[in-house]
Amino acid sequence: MSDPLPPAGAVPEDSSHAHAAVQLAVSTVILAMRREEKDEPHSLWLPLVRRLREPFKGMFALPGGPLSPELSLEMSAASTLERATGLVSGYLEQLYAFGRVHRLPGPEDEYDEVAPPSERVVSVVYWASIPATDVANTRVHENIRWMRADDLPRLAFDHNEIVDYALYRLKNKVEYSRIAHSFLGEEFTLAELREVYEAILQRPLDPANFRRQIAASKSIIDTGKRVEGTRHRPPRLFRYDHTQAFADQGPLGMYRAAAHDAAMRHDENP
Amino acid sequence: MSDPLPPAGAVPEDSSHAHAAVQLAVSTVILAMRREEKDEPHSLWLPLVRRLREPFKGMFALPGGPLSPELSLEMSAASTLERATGLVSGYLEQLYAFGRVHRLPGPEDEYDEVAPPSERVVSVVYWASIPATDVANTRVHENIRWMRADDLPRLAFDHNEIVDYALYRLKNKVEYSRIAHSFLGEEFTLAELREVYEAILQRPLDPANFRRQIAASKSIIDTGKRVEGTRHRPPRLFRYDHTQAFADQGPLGMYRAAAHDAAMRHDENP
DNA sequence: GCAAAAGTGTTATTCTTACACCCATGA
DNA sequence: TCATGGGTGTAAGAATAACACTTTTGC
Repeated sequence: MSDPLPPAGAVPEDSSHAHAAVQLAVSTVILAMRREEKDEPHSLWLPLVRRLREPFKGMFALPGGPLSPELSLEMSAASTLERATGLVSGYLEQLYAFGRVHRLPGPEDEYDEVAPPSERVVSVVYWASIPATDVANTRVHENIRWMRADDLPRLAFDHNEIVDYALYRLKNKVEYSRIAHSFLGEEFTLAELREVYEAILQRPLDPANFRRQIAASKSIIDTGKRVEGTRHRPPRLFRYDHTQAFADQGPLGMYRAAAHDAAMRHDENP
Repeated sequence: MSDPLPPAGAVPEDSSHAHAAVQLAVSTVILAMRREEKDEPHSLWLPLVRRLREPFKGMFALPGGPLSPELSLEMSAASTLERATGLVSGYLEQLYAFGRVHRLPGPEDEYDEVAPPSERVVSVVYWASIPATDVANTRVHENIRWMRADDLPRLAFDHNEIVDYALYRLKNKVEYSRIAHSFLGEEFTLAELREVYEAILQRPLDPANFRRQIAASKSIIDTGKRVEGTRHRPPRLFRYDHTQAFADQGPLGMYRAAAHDAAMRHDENP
């Protein structure tokens, strides 16, 4: 611990009388299952926005912007989601608040000239998923480009690390939660659900064991319908069981209620 | 999604040109193993600070304060930890960023008069643990009081919910990480380590199975020493194996490096 | 010796994993 | 009929959990 501490004897408390020298921004890692070719497996993609200003002008960055005083953090992220995709549905969850004094990628001195240290920005980053059924309806804009999450170019600021962290968190979360369903539409086959797991975990799963594990979790319901027209046995269609509890954010549900009602279709909180 | 969205057609990007209308604060949930009576089991306690100003004047709140522009979020939390306890060691990790427009406990209208909605504060909350060997050396101050985490009075703002969430996160984390060691000193017995687990998980653990599970994880090393003077068989003293990797924050280690070097003794990151 | 906690052994149960094999459809 | 993925069976191995039992100290 070095210098900038208050005089000894001072007691810290949650004073609200700060001089606002730090900017607050909200960005969102928006993930969706996509593929380029018809017979290629799906993988995770995300929309990025080309920067029109310095620093990092011309490079791609996560969609986001400054926090409006009248919006909650989550509402702000939902609003970014809507602006970047045109969609109002999807799962949304806080990822992390990034707030180093200089938030730049790689060795810092390499960038000291392009980003003036005077601008201090703390970014609260969310991550979102959008259902595969909505992917085709996403907004098209010349400054928005969808890219594969596992094959990104160098992004502005520290956004590469942020995406990596989002993918890491998702990888963990898919193991103990039902988050994978949020990447699919209302009805889906087990093979589609497994493809989501495989794209997130980046490894193949045994179809037989996967089926039994999902069945044991009781998270899905057989609709009785089947998909026909495949060149093999027609797979059953399932839907997510919304009545089942979902181990997720714990006692934090209340903080998500507002944006939930407005923007969530796949409510997965207790 | 309702009204306060920018005009359609606007593309979101990570602009740093916000008008700073939102205050940024950092608070810390500081947890330690304590007990009141000598033969009572340990439980989780935390230091709280009595508020000297409105709103919630006289009530207790989490230690914290506004973010200084020259401090990272984690440095700010470490500084709070130092001011509230007098200690510079301990584990420190970001918990969540709370930023509803009105952050008040319970039904909001009950409080609309005491906390003017004009003041918008976003709090980035950290949680910390301090080793049991340092607990006796914590700072004493008339406005700081340690309380049992599972038996708190009504705190200022939404700080009860924040503490509950910290305890929930800790409960999860103790199962898959080695975080429990951060509540103990350099050397400890298996019974002491088990007491940490039991205090966090709020349930008794089988000593025999606990011993084998910890042994299987290879996270501890037998020092060869024993504790004598007990009225039973002298238990072995172990120490934490710092060379073992620790599944923790994933690719986020880099963001913790700075405060780490300054304030961390129990480095548990990859 | 006795109480108390340290520490070991044993067994039943459940979960995980690998893989063999049958089923139902379109071409 | 054959290729293809849907779907079921089975058995080995690992992790979990419950609890009996032995060990070593202080009193």
